[in-house]
Amino acid sequence: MTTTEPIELRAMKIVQLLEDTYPESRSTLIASNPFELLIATILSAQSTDAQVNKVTAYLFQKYRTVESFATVAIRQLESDIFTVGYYRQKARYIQKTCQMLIHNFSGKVPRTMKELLSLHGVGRKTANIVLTRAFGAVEGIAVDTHVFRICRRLELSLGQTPDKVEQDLMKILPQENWGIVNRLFITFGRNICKARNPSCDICPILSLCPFEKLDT
DNA sequence: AACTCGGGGCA
DNA sequence: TGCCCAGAGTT
Repeated sequence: MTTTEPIELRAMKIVQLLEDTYPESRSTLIASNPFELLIATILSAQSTDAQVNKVTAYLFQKYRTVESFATVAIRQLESDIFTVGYYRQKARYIQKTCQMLIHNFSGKVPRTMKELLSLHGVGRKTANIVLTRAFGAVEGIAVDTHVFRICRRLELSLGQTPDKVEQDLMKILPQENWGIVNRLFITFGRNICKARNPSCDICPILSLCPFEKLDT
């Protein structure tokens, strides 16, 4: 790699190459149903897509309104989502959030970071995903373990905390790219730039990466 | 800052 | 088997 190249230019090339590698990342950026996306995202913490998809398919067939989630017996909701991790907390999060949607937001998913964060069980990452994918209104970049690790390896940010890494990324990348960076990096992080034994031999951005396959 | 919830993936 | 994971609330 060339070390004199401005970091903004290298970051732009990285995003471009990852978009080429994962073309589906663009087409599915905007979700059709904000409420279902919100529930699916709450369910997705520490769980696989397969687990979440199975549960949501059943859930949205059984419960068709925000009110039905808000009023069902909590034990029933727990058993309906039994196959995902943290199912007891998530059942409470979902019910409380739906009650708050009805009480505070006329039954609609709010469109600002502040309002989303006021929902019980909705934190910064969930709010970011909903803002990005449901409304295309990005207010930041959710830095999870994948984004954090990849940013260090690519030397896009050597920040010690997720907040610091997010600040660096927001300076480096144009705002129009913020929404897609998460999905690109996470897909890339799961498939290639893994925490251990990264597949550098098949990496599409190897030429832009200073990482020497050391274990950090 | 550390702890807790929890089933599934992976070595 | 043991370790880790697209997280958030509580203490």
